[in-house]
Amino acid sequence: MKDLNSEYQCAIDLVIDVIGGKWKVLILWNLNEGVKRFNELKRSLPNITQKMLTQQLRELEEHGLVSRKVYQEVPPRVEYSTTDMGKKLQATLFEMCKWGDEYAEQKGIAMNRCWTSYNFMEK
Amino acid sequence: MKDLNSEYQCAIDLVIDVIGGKWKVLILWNLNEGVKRFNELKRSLPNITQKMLTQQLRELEEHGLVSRKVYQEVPPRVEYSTTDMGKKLQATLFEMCKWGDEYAEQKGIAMNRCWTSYNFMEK
DNA sequence: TATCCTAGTTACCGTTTGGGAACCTTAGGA
DNA sequence: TCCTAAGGTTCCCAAACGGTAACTAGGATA
Repeated sequence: MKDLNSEYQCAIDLVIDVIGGKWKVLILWNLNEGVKRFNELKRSLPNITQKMLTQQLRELEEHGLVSRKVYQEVPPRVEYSTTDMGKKLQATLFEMCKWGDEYAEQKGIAMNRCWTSYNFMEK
Repeated sequence: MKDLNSEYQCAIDLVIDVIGGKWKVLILWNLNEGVKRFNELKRSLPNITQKMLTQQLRELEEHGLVSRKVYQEVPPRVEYSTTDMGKKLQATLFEMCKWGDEYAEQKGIAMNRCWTSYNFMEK
């Protein structure tokens, strides 16, 4: 698990540590739609494994970007949502997505249109 | 080397492939200052190894974000700069950096102020 | 009694990523 | 004759990352 204790040269450095990897920004992007349960999130992220989803959610929680609410029920119910700090990443993710779309178009890369926040953010 | 041939679910997915990893955004962020030679870049990126810098630059070049100009001289001179597509990433990197600064402040994480484009972009 | 449900955990294992160190090239200078 | 400079390449190794499959809890349902 990333520790964030090291000295960063630059904020960009830090951002890479916090949201780097294959899944984190995808998870956050999904959560920007609103509160989601574990399996709901899992369905939204094609190919993610249970293990990876749990692991990444734990790290996001530990770094204060996602919050986790457990209901004492059986079968279990756990809801995930973004924290304020997590929500503030929206602007970044939005810019990423815009650039990605433009890049894909220029390169002729096929893509299913974004399945999430993009449209509503475009507004 | 990343191939970008797979089917992406979303632009975010694609962006992660293109600028993911430990060094790429750092390199791009540095190049936003302007044209730089290999060793100049190397000095700007504390701890990067020659191998990683070359490798990452090659991938950025292949993906059309960076262009490489070789002068036929001895000792060699090679200049790197961002392409138009690379320059368009500035907005994204800027958002990243802003968020990173805010996050660092909230978490009390020590950091040397950004050594690059940040200030001039803030303008 | 057996099975299903959700949200996990655990052990194991292969791939990828990143790093260190040595080597290469070729002209000019000491 | 040897060294230096700049921009690499190559080989080898370790750690991180990510995936598979099996197992868990405990109440509800058939």
